[in-house]
Amino acid sequence: MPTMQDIATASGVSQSTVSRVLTGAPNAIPINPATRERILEVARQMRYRPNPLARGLRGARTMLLGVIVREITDPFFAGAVDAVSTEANRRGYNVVLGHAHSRADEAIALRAVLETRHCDAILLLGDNSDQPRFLEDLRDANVPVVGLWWQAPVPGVSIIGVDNRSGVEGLMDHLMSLGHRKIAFVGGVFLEGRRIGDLGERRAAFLERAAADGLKIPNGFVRDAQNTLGGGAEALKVLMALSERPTAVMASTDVLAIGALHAAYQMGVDVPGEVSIVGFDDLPMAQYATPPLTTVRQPVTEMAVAGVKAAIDGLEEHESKSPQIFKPTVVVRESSGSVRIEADERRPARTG
Amino acid sequence: MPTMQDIATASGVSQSTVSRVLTGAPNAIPINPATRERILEVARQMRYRPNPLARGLRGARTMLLGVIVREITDPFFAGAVDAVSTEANRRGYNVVLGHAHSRADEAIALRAVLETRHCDAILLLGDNSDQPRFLEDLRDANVPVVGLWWQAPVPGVSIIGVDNRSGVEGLMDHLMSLGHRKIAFVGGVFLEGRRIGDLGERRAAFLERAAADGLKIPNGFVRDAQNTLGGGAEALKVLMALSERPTAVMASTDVLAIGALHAAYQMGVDVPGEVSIVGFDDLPMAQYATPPLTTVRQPVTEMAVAGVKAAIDGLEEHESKSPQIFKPTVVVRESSGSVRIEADERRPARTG
DNA sequence: CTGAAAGCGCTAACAC
DNA sequence: GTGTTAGCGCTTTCAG
Repeated sequence: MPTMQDIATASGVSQSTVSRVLTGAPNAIPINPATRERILEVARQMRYRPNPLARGLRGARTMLLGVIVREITDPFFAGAVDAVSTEANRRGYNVVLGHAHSRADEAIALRAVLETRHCDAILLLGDNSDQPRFLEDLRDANVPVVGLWWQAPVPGVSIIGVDNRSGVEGLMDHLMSLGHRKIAFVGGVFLEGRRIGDLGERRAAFLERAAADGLKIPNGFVRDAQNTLGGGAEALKVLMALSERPTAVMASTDVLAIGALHAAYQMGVDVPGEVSIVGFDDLPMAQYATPPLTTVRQPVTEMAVAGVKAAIDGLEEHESKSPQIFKPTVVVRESSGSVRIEADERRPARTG
Repeated sequence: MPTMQDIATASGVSQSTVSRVLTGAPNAIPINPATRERILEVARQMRYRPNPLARGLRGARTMLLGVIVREITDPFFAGAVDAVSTEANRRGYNVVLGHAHSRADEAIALRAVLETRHCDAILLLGDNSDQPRFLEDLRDANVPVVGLWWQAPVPGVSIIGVDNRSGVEGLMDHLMSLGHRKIAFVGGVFLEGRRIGDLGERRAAFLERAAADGLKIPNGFVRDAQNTLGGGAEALKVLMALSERPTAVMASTDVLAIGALHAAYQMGVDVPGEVSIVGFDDLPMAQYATPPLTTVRQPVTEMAVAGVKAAIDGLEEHESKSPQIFKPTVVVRESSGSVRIEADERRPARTG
């Protein structure tokens, strides 16, 4: 791999001249067109590639964005990573993926940050505010830090979140307009048993709204579950085994909802005839669920764009902005229906 | 952010001593325990972090693995990225993620990622060998390149693939043992219209096996489709509209199969009563499909481990190994059944 | 055992 | 316009 010095020697100029030419326009320094052409040509022939490490050492940007995601197998975050990386690429940045593995294992998360230190900025996908040491450490990595899908404002971190409350309200409006009063909630609990982040907020919003509307929430109607298909399936089975069954189940993610849908299918429980099931996120998969899932769509792309922008802007301005909260929208499909029409024959040919 | 020099000054030793202590064990050079402790303590207090750029400049490894994934929104590859990044982390590496968006031009643009060849090695997830310029570029990347989920052996690239043929054979054995003779195939076609990679191989294997067994493949039984839920749904609709319907549909991925399942549901076509549907990959979602999907499981974790190993080994040895091909295994669930029992009432309560 | 010194490849003053 | 000269933060001889 040739260095600048190599191509300088080969074209009979000094290394700094090569640097000026190859560095591109930003220099106000004029260069003899002939020299410039010669250098460019030699560089091309020798297949010169700049060494970003050396550039970085000199204080230049590495054009690398660190993205630390709690759980990339979560389809929602897979989509988020996609959106972020697309936007980052569009802006000329590449993405270094740190993987926190959804264990609040601080050591791992920490290492992820440490080794992401040569990134120009860091994006945290999914709330990590349960990891104090992690955050503390982040703070004195003197790069901009952006929390995407965060709620809790943390000093030094630009927050971009979704209005979970509004999403839950929309879903509740929808369900109640269909006559539901016996509504259960399946929330998320992280592996260590801490309930935080978006799922916690959705759960809180549900409880508050239920209280405000005077809904009775019998014992066992609010279930913690791991945010997996299996978790959702398990929760639905338990709910359907209660002596007093809910007529609707609000799952705090589509993954949980789809798992629940599957459990209903297995148990021969008709959806939405016997129970309505709604989710949150609007994964691509949601409209291909059986039946297609009523859910809440998050503006993932817009949020990703805002996140990348915040990260890159943070490079110039040196203070983190006030939180940006995006509004989600309810998407009504077929997994929700009027309460108890009758557990009937409403099978094939629909047009979802 | 303190430098080594800072902590050297603060602990009253030379910067090189600090380096020796902080660099860790690999040095055969003994250091006075007292000095060592003092340095360590000061470093801790000043929250010292090594600068990986500077390390890298000196020729040390960056402990960064470049991963270029064809399509991260494909759940299969999301899982693959997870597996690779987990294994990489286990080995002390971090992952730089490039997303090719399954487009040739993007992949070429990702040359940028390669140019930032501060990655110690590069893993390509999903076959990109249709892009000659891309490959050419790869060749003079002076780091080991590993093709995961590749078939075509390319000089200079270590290949790790799955035995698609064996998977298709297994599926065919299964379907034929159930009495199916009218079997359709839904394959993948990439956006540029080139049919390559695993999906191409599966399609070829299907055709060969069908020919070997003297199966008649009527016009329209082999369909190209984009590898999305929608693509699978669309394909099934077309197949069910044929005057001569297949009794079984082999989809070349679970994503396609699940899309097809959804279309069947919408059209009121019973699965597996009227048509059996099988997939390939065994995504986590497959067992939660309605009905649970018969498919072929790929040893994703093992392949990821092998891929990371090949990449890291490639750092020492300087030649790429011969291809490693992993065998997948058929997983029978409920989406496949004996041919034509009768399009009947076989609805709820099953126990899948 | 520890320090001094030479760079890794590149950018950015500062000269001429 | 172009060359010279310092480093960026770190590893690594080579001398003590």
